[in-house]
Amino acid sequence: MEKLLNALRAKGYKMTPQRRAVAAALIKCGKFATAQQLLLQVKQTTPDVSLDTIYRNLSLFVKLGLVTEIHLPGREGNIFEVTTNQHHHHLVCINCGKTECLDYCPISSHDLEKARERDFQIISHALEFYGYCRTCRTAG
Amino acid sequence: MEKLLNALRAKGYKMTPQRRAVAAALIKCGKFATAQQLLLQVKQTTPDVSLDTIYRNLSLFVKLGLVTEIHLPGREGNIFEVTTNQHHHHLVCINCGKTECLDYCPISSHDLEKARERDFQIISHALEFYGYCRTCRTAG
DNA sequence: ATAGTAAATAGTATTATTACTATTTAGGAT
DNA sequence: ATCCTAAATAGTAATAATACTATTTACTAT
Repeated sequence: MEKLLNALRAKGYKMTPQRRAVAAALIKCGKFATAQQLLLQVKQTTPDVSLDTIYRNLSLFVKLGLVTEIHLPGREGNIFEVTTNQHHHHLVCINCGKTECLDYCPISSHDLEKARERDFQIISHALEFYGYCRTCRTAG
Repeated sequence: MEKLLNALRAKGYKMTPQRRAVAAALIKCGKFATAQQLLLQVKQTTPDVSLDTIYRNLSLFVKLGLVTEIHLPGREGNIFEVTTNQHHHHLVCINCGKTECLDYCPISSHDLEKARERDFQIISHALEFYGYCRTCRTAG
């Protein structure tokens, strides 16, 4: 968590109790927390926090590459994960929402270079593989 | 459009006027249509269509690989694009939402194989590069 | 052509996500 | 310690996306 907060300080962002609480909640909730789960966790220590603050800080973290947002189909909304040293992506079941990490990233520096040639300053990328997990495949 | 409708028939899905209208709207709106834009277009020919139907059919098309959904940050919501013969991905400006096609896909069959080894039946994948377009970069 | 059946729809409700505004606060300078 | 200013927040509002139920409709077999 300190790593996350230090990165924010280094970029000149203010350190508020709410921001600290969101960071702490991300660590506490572990992988794949939804905004609602984070809100519940944050309220334990900071009761008067608003959902807006959760999303605002999550967006900031994502923009800075500190957190990864995973696009999930279905009703539970997207999930968030603290970016680890091992940059990676995810498998998502389009039936039950089960999510698993894929332990590597198939995007090469050459790919990023091709994107940059298009006059885009690339900050991050999102990659999700959608399909059916074993359970949903056999049940289907 | 016929290609799209034929693919649906081949899979045994029913052909309703609403479904036809959504398909037609996707063609008419061209690249990067939002659900709202599609609803407006569909209402021109089928006034009593519900937003639910738009989303339901879009989800179906996406699931069948006929349409690609692009995850956009910000207020306008996601955008949809008819899948072309040339499978490709997108660059998205996280400031203004401007979206451009990248004319290829960096995901190899080896990557898909690695995903399948995890007991997932992979149906599709989403890849977006996020950053700042030339305009937002210089304005920023 | 008619009837049966499962899929699709309309209309509404619920939840997720983003935006807006007035107010508060963190961090820097004094 | 106090003041200043821009950033951050709470609370609310607005929009996007999904879900639910009763009803309708496309397709199949007759």
